[in-house]
Amino acid sequence: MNAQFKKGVLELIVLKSVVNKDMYGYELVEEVSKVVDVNEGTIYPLLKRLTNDHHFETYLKESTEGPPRKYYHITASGILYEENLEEEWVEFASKVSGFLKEKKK
Amino acid sequence: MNAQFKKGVLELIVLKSVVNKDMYGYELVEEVSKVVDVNEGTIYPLLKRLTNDHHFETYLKESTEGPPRKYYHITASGILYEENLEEEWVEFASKVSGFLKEKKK
DNA sequence: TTTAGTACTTGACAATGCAAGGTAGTATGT
DNA sequence: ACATACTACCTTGCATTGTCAAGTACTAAA
Repeated sequence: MNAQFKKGVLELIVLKSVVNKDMYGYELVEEVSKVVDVNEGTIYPLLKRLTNDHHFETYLKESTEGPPRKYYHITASGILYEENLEEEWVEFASKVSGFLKEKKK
Repeated sequence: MNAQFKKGVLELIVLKSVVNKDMYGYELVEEVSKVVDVNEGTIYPLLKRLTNDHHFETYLKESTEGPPRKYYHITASGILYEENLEEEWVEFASKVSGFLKEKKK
């Protein structure tokens, strides 16, 4: 997969995932991987960024299957940010698709 | 506009433009700007990259409206590359859209 | 001759993804 | 007890690519 296409979109996919329900990092890596190839070294720094920007809050929870999990919960600011980003993506994607189709004629 | 969405897509838009007809840099800046905001400092290095990678060939042509124009002509390799990239983009965009819709439920 | 428009180039910078490595806890098999 | 594997988290250094800002140079119109 083209690595460059992902730029910015990963953030949107992570936000959109966490909107639905609180999730922990490792779980997000697997969730996001269903849509685009991604590895841990990408997701963890991204989660830290979004938390620093107050789009996420975190809490720890014990697990019976390994070390404690750090859950990410979306904030009000995160919800707004996600809605905005999604709108921008839809508009962007449709512009690009429109251009490609136009040139195809 | 989200700067990150553009990564990789600009290359596709530039390639797709030049597939149709030979174009010069300044003309491409204006053409591409119809789809996504972009500035000269982005396009010229991109054209140089694509030329170095043998996806474009160039030639100079005099102009009555300023300095000579450097025209870009797509090569066979460039055509293949463009087709590939376009295919990847379509697949990528549809995956992302699909994910967003699925989460919306 | 000054200004505006066309045209190209470059260098320092920022954002973001990747590869590779490290730390730990739990569970399973020997 | 020990090794292995899976879960879970985190960090560092790097590459790629877009942005900003500045500079060069030619033509034409005021």
